[in-house]
Amino acid sequence: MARAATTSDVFNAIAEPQRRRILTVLKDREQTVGAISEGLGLAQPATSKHLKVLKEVGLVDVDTRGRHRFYRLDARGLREVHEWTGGFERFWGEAFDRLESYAQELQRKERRDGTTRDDIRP
Amino acid sequence: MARAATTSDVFNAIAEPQRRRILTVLKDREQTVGAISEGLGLAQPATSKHLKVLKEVGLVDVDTRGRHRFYRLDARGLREVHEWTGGFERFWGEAFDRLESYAQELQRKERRDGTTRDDIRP
DNA sequence: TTGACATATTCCTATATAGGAATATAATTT
DNA sequence: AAATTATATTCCTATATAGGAATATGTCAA
Repeated sequence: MARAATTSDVFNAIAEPQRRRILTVLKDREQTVGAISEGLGLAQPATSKHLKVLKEVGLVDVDTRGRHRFYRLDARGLREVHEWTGGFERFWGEAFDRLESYAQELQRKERRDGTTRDDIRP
Repeated sequence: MARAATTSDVFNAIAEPQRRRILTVLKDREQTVGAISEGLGLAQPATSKHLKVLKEVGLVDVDTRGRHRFYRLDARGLREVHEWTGGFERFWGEAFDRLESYAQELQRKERRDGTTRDDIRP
């Protein structure tokens, strides 16, 4: 049941490295499928498929002009990911690194004191 | 070849909703497998498997004490995701929304002027 | 040692999907 | 209309899992 449920949300869309590359390339300007696939060294069908996924989750828009299809970035959906990860920001700051050792020290101390009741959750 | 290559990087690890829930729960405190699985309503084997993935990408650490295994958040790996998405921040700000319509106006104008050479990339 | 408890692993199955090859579709040019 | 160009889709295959069931492993307690 590989990656069930939310099988196509933004988190999944950007889990694929090639799709991240595509989004990065689209920062500069809107691009045709051909330009993207050539620029990134991807096969055209593969590129089209990735773009389809990105479109489905709303990370890109298409603008058809003649036989070209210009894909344009719509990065608003990435905000969710940015904010979710941002919720962990305090855990990777320098301040935390210093606090961590101290906190762990405390935890070890408490445990030595026999604070088992609150330590083991279930 | 589902999700080839980087089959287990941080982006993939957090693509799974249950794993995101686990990480969120670990913000509060380190937790045993039992506490996590009970708290989130996950089966124990499923929980263990998710924790294994999170461990492999370095998002959690384990501390074995007796027959309990306390999993502890190590969110530093999320920084990469936060920064990558942060590179798109200017595309979802209010300022951008206002600029966007103007920029598109310009693009359309250029195209009308016959700027085809630089417009179509390949 | 035996039993209870906590967690990990194995086996199985269903499904998702990345990518290649071939083909379909659509618009443009000649 | 026929050929060309740009892109999408289909068909196929290999692989990656998510999750359930059963079992193995490890640790503590009696």
